Amino acid sequence: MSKKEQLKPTESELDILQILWEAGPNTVRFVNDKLNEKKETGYTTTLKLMQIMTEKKLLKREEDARSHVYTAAWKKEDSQKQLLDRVMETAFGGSAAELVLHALGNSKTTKEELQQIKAFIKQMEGGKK
Amino acid sequence: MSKKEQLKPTESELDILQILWEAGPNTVRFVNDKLNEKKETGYTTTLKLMQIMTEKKLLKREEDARSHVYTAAWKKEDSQKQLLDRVMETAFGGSAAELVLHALGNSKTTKEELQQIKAFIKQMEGGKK
DNA sequence: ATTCATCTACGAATTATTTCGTACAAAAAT
DNA sequence: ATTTTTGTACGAAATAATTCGTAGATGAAT
Repeated sequence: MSKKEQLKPTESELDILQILWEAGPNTVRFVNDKLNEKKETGYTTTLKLMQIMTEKKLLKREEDARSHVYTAAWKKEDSQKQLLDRVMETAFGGSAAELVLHALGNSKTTKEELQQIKAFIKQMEGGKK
Repeated sequence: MSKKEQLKPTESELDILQILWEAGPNTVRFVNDKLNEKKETGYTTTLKLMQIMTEKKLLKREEDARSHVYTAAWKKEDSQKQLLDRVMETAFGGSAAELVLHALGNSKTTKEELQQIKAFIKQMEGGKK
């Protein structure tokens, strides 16, 4: 099975991944509490989801302690890339530039961030010469 | 119902929207043929999907002729924004800048496109002063 | 030692999404 | 005029995703 196949989290799965990326390895209890800050979710619902994600290899699980500790199996960056590629394909006809313009246009970006982006572009251009 | 609610196409629905954005108003036959270039899909499957999308107000339908003509109900730009926001939220913690850096980093972008992006940023900065 | 809280496992109900068969109307081809 | 092709409508099966209840184990608190 290719990497791409494995990295296809559903919406709810993404919510969980986000929490684990942010907070690092954690228990179902922790994740469920976090989820509940946004939206009421039963404990066993979260548990089941995380069990399924473990089967799908989206998460890894440490079963040593009574309460298992889960870790996102893929680096945040890989999943971000996956998701971004998906949108780029389905919504922007594969054009990164178009996507970038929209992203910048749609959101309030700080001066510092713009600076950062310019620096990055400069660096890319440098590498091209 | 808010705009946001209405603009939540599923994966398959997105495939159809893309075709209609690209080719403009068209029939089920046309869309189905296009879909089949990528992936075998039964005619009635596509028909049904497009009927559902019409109910959901994702598409508009002209019933004058025997063979109905469908149009994407939302501008491509609106849906792009929606999708982009979704990824920005779920995968990039709401940061457009981070998303942009990843998008640029992950893909081969031409000199011209980089130029275009720089121009756009310059323009944004101008507006801010 | 008994009770209470907390955990996993797991089946199953619910809901959403996708796929397709069948019925029937209208137009085109023979 | 019949047959064939092409279209819509719609129910329902198949599949995927989400939610939750119940059972049983283990540790903590009384």
